[in-house]
Amino acid sequence: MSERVISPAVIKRLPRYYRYLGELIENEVVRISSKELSIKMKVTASQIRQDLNNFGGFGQQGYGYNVQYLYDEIGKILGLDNQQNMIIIGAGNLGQALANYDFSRVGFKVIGIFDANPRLEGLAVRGIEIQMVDELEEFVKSHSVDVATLTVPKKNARPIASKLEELGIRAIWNFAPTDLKVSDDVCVKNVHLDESLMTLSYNLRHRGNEKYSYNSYMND
Amino acid sequence: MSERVISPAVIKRLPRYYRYLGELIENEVVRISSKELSIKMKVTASQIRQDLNNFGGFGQQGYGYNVQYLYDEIGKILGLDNQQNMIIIGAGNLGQALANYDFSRVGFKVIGIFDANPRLEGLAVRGIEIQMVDELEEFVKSHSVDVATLTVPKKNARPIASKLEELGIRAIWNFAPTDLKVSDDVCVKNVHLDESLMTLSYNLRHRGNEKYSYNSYMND
DNA sequence: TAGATTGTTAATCGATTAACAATC
DNA sequence: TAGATTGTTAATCGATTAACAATC
Repeated sequence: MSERVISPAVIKRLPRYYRYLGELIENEVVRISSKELSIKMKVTASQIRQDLNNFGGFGQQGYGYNVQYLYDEIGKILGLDNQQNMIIIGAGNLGQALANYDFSRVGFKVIGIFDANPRLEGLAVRGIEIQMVDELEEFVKSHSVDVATLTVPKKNARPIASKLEELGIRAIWNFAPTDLKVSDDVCVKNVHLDESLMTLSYNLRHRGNEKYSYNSYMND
Repeated sequence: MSERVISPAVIKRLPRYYRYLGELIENEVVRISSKELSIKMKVTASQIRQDLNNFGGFGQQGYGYNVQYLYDEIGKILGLDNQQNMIIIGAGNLGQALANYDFSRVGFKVIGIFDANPRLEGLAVRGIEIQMVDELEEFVKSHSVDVATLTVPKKNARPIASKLEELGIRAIWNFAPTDLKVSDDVCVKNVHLDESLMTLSYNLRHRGNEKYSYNSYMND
């Protein structure tokens, strides 16, 4: 029951391993060594082996790793193996864009979209009708909602996050440019696009002075 | 000319400082100590002082920091003080959503949107007509383009990135779920939404076993 | 068996935190 | 001046890399 605590640095590298392994499968590669993978991914072989060994031994000495097996195992670790239901709060441009996005290969399904603007009521995105936020409570109580995606204006983000917490939602994917104030029981993953753009701006201005490659992986 | 190299860990915290300082200004706070700010932001005062001192001494002993001054200085460090021009390649849902986003307070202006789909030709987003990708070369040559935002399908991302590099574009904000292959002269900032969602999924599955708070800041 | 490559321990490196003298 | 708080150095902590024995 009490699993070992894995550092966030390791967790955030897993999706990238998963992606590269997926591409290897597409190219019908059956096995790969940490050394070969490290060259493709531009990381060290040591790091790959260390990362994986946090979760168990997936390889075989003298052989390397079976690509399909490793891919499946990482998928399980990330919890992609059974579907999770998502609702989107905020049906503006970004909310609608995300509703149209295909997250099924990450194991997520959008089951509801909400907004406060009555002009959007009834409008359908990918076959899902936009509902008014006052229907949120009823909806959450009658459906299994695993994750709420927040694409509302900054000023509405915190009140809605509190409401979601109250309704028992335990994971929020937050696109509002603010830090939410919720209890530690609620997982929050922030996607701050403006901050991402600011770091790009920094690199642009200080080009040539960077220690590391400009190519910044993940959301860092 | 040769500035000191600043670690990426520091750079990625700057936008968050900037945001908190902006909110303090809104609340008419004139001065703040590293200690007070550290409590608000849930980081250590030491870290704040260390981070800032990479760029110079912005505070005053016994007083703390002048909020407006520090805000402006961080803005300059991030390069937000004069406007940069952005084009968006890929006018799908996400591309259009980003075109509608107001990045002016981050110092960016969208001056062009491109797509390969002829059905989108001439359609305007925020007053900017969508152009066909074959007009890209002409446009880049006759305009000053600082950053290209890539919101194209995965399979098109790499060829277009190469094309952009060829045209002399030196910064790419990449939303396609792939790593681009460009020379080190090109700054690439990746926003991999699916990977972000995967790490949220991980936290959701392993809740209660995390060492750190669920509330993951930045894009990490 | 010999060669290859993992799993894992030890060494290194970098980032964060603590401490405190400098100074407003 | 006395109190507060910075700037900065030193100590700690964690993450990455190197090395190698185990083993397929």
